[in-house]
Amino acid sequence: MNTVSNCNGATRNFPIQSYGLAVTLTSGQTFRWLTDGGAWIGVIGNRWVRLSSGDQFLAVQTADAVSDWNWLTDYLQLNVDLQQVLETFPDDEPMRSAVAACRGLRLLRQDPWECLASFILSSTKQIIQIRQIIALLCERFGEPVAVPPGPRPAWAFPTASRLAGVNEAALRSCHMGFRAPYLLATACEIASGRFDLAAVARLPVTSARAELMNLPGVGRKIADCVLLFAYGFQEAFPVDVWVMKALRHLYFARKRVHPRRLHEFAATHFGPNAGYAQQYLFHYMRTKAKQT
DNA sequence: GCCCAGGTGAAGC
DNA sequence: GCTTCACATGGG
Repeated sequence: MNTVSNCNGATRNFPIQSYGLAVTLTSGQTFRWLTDGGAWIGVIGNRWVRLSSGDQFLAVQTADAVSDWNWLTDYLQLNVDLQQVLETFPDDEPMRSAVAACRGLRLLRQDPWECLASFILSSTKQIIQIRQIIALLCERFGEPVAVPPGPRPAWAFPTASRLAGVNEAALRSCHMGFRAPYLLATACEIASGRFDLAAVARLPVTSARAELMNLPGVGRKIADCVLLFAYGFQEAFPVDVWVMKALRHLYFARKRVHPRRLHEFAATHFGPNAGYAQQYLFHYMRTKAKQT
């Protein structure tokens, strides 16, 4: 189709409808994308990618020639009909406000290991700091990826095997503090084959969550993030401090609520795409807080 | 200086 | 069982 390949890689346009690229890439589900004059530069797997979106088309540039684009359409979930997802949200005031505030927000489908490692590093950190830690981690331990002439160098996310072979002090030098032993131990579990990330995808959601929570540094919230952002379990509903606040303020009259009740409420109130609704609430609360 | 950040695990009642 | 606390680090 409209793919062009040459020594500078490939470019291609994909038709899109209501795809909020910026809001999607900055909504705290992924941490590696950088703006570049209206475009977005990142690494998917071991491919450098530059994305820019218009109303109807998403322009994609890569460093190398590409024959099969499934890795990209899968990551960006370009075949998901957002309207169909939004129609499953509850018709209440909080969700209407959240949808209005996050036009075009999508859920990505990320690599399980990168997603898992990233969220192990996320605990009690602001998103801007998570980004800094991960950038350091990739630069120090990731493999360089091919980049077209011009842009800055880029690195793949370091593999579990690579991280399993470094020491805790080296990880701490990436400013991750007490999360270093968790990341190291989890990397060892995966690198050794004692834990099989691919097998998690074949489990029902409850078992998949329980499996992930066996990993060091992975509790309910991080497990739910990985279930939702990497494995595509649409019912997974991560409850962090922002979502906790959203639920309490918007649905529980600011009263104290036990996390168990919040999960029960989430599982029944938000429908089959509860995880999607969660991402709207999360980003809505964060943008609202920034304005005040 | 203070409080908080996409939490978790362990110790204390 | 439930509640409290330590854990590094940096932003606002």
